[in-house]
Amino acid sequence: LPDSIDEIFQRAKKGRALFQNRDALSPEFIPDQLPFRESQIRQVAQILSPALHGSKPSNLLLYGKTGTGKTAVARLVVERLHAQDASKEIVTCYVNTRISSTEYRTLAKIAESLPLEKDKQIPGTGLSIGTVLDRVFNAIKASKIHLILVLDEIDYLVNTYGDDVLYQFTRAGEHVEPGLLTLVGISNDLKFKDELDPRVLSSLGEEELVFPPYTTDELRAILATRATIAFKTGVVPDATLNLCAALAGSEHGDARRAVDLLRVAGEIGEREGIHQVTEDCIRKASERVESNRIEDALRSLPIQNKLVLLTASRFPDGTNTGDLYMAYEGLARRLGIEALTQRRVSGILAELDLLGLLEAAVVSKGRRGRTKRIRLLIHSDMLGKVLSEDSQLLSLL
DNA sequence: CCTCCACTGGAAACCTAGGCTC
DNA sequence: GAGCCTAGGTTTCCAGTGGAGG
Repeated sequence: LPDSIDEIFQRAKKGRALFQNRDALSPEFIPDQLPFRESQIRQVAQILSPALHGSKPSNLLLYGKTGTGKTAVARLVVERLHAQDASKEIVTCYVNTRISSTEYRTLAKIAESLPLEKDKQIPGTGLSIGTVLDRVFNAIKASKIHLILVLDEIDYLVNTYGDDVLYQFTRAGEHVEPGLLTLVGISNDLKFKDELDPRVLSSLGEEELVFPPYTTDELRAILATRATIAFKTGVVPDATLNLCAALAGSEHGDARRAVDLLRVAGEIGEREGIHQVTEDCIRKASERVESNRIEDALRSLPIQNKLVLLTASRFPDGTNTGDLYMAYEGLARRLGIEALTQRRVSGILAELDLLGLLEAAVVSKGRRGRTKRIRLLIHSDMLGKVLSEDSQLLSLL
C-alpha cells in the first residue's frame, strides 16, 4: 500500500509503538541473566578465574548447536572477567571465524584488539599468515598482555583452512612469554574434534563444556523474560510466546532464532498498527526471517555464482551439470562476461548446494555417466528480484 | 558380471591484486 | 620504482567411479 511518508510518521508518532526497548531482542544483546545456563556460566568462570591472579587458565572448548547460549555465556563471562581485572593486563578478544571468513581476516581481527605499533599494523592484504602471526605474538609479548581469545565457530575455521593456525595458537604459550594467551573455542559441530591434530586437541580441549539445546519450555521462559524488557506491558499474549517457542523449539532449541522471531513479529505488529503481537505476526515473521536469510545469502554472492544460480532457474524441472554448463556459457556470452570452466562451475554448484540455494546431488545414471542432479531450492521470483539489483545481470531479467 | 559414460573431485599450476623490501 | 612475496580464485590435468544396459 502506498502509504505517504507523512502518514507513516504520523502513525509512528501516535504511538502504536509496541516496543519499549527493542535492543533487548537484538542479536548483539547480552542479557545479564542467562536463564538455564547458570551452571555453564559458573564453570566457565571457574576455569578462567586463574587469569585474575596472573596465571594462565586452561584452554577451553564449548560445544553445542546454534542458539544454545555458547556465545552469550562466553562473552558474558569474559566481559565480567575483564571488568574484575584490576591489573589491566587482561585483553579480551572475540572473533567469529565464519564471519571473518578467512584465516587472514580472523588474524587481522585479533590484531585489532592488540596495541600494535604504527608500523606493525595489519593491512587488508599483502602479508603472509606467518608475518601476521608474528606480529600478533610479538604484540602480546612486548606489552606483557594476557590475551583471552574467544574463537567462535572455530569448526568453520578448521574445516575450511585446517588446524595450522590453531596449532600455532595452542603452542603460543612458548612464543608469547612474558605475555599469556588463553583460548576459548566455540564449536557448533560436535564431531569437529575428529578433524583436529591430537596435539591441538589436547591443548585446546584441556577443558570442555557441552551446551544442550533449550527445551520448548525453557525457550518460552527466555522469551517471556526478554519480552518484558523489550515490549510494553500486555502487548505480548502468552499464546504468542508459546507459538514462538514452539516454532524455534522444533528447530533444535535455537534461542537466537526464537528471539529473532519475536523481534520481527513485533516489528510486523507495529507496522500493521495493531495493539498486540499476535500469533499471526509470529507466523509472518517466521516466513520473513527465512526469506531474509536467503536474500542476504543471494546478495553477497559473487557475480559468477549468481549467474550459475540464474542459469539453474532456467530449468524448472531440474537439470544436470553438462546441460547447465551449456546454458551458462550462452548467458555469459550474452552478458559479455568471461565464462568459467566446467570444473569451476561444478565447484560453484557444490558451494551453492552447501548454502542450501540449490540441490546438487551426485547421481549415477549408469551407462549415461555420473553427474549432479541440479534443482533450484528457492523461488525463482525471489531470485529474480534480488538478482535484478545487480546491474550486470539486469539485461537477463 | 563387465563396460563404459559423463562427469566428479583431488592436485598442482597459474593469475591477479596488493603489500613488502630495498 | 623494481622485484619479490602471499592469499584467494581459477584453470589444467586427470585418475576414479556408481550403476544401467549389455
